[in-house]
Amino acid sequence: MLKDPLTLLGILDRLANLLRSDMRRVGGESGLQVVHLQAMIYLAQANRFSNTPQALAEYLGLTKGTVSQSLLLLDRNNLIERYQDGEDRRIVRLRLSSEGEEMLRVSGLHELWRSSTRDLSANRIRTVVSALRDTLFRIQDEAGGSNFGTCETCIHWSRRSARAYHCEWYGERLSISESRELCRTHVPRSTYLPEDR
Amino acid sequence: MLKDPLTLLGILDRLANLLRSDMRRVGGESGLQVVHLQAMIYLAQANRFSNTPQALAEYLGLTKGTVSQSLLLLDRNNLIERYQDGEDRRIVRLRLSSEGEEMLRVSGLHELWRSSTRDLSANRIRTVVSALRDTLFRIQDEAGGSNFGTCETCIHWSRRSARAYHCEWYGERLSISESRELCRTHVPRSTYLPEDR
DNA sequence: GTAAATTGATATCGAGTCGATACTATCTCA
DNA sequence: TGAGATAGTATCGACTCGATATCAATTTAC
Repeated sequence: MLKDPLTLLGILDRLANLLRSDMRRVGGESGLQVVHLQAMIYLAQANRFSNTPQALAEYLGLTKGTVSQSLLLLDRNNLIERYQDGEDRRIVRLRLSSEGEEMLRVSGLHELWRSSTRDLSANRIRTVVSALRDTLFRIQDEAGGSNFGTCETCIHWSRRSARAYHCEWYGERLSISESRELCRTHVPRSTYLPEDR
Repeated sequence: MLKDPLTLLGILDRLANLLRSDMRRVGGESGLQVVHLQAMIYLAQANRFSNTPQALAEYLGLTKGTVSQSLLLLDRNNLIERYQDGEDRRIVRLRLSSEGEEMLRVSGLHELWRSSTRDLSANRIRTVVSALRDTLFRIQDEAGGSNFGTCETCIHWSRRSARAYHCEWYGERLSISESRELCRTHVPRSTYLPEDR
């Protein structure tokens, strides 16, 4: 079946439109555009090395100028907070405000997805995650921009002790929950191999 | 792993952004927006019951007014053709012009995807397609809009002879290639079951 | 140690999206 | 035949998004 990869692309395309349409619906209730919700969703996941306008622009594939505008609007609506970085004073750091977090929580944005995947077996989900993750890492490589991913699959991540983790790239200690966050300098471990799971 | 469905959503989200970003790049070269390319890609797949502005609006999750504007622009650029339906004179039918087809062909839009999935085994792809298709059909159901899919998985489709197929819904004969096109009145066969493949 | 280049962010402008609303034309069906 | 439904278009305003320019802070080169 040479065509199956394209079938898959067609399914992803349709899924993307449905999820986007759902975001439009949810956003409409609060006067937000899709891109604003996407920014908030990103900030809810990003680790402390990746919570900047630049990283968000790379994640969304938009220019920093464009993203800057969206962030201004989110700030005006008190959904995010902006603060200066302690070391490099050019850098603005972003985080969801408590209102922003509450807004995401109440929105029910993920409900549709959650209920629709409820009956997939853990095994099927693992297979899908594994295959799509490989594809994602490959696409990120070929596209040449930033690579986003979580520590679990990153070559820079190491375990120092039972509850202490470490990032060799930034040279900093990481808590277990930080290790599950999204990072902009992710380098996939054992790239493109079907591997263990 | 209760979180795996959300991991999957995160991967889809990032994939969607990358593909969208690629469309922006390609579209920029021709002065087109992402939504214009999406419309053309849809028209390249849609069957003869689904090539209308209304169906496109449902596929994209946009209002018909919005879609109407995009179609005007595509028409001005001679990328699509519009013609009246023979039976119902309210209905406008759409198709890619030869320039439109050529444009899609040359754009290399699917190259990134193709090369990135090249090393996935047929088996893995089948599993992913099956799981995501189930999820897609479920989401379409719960979202309550139109359901898009191809004849292969549709309850209205039947085989009349070796090379003759038939749609019970529209009561019309279908060629084998038409049976692979996208339809707006798709009803999934044996819904949500892991099933044969 | 200073000038040049780089990097992170913001401001402005114009084409275009997008939803809301209103409107026309056609079809359905009672 | 007339009321309501359906397919599509037109208009308006808020907003996106890329291009470009600008500014400030940091890094690099010499």
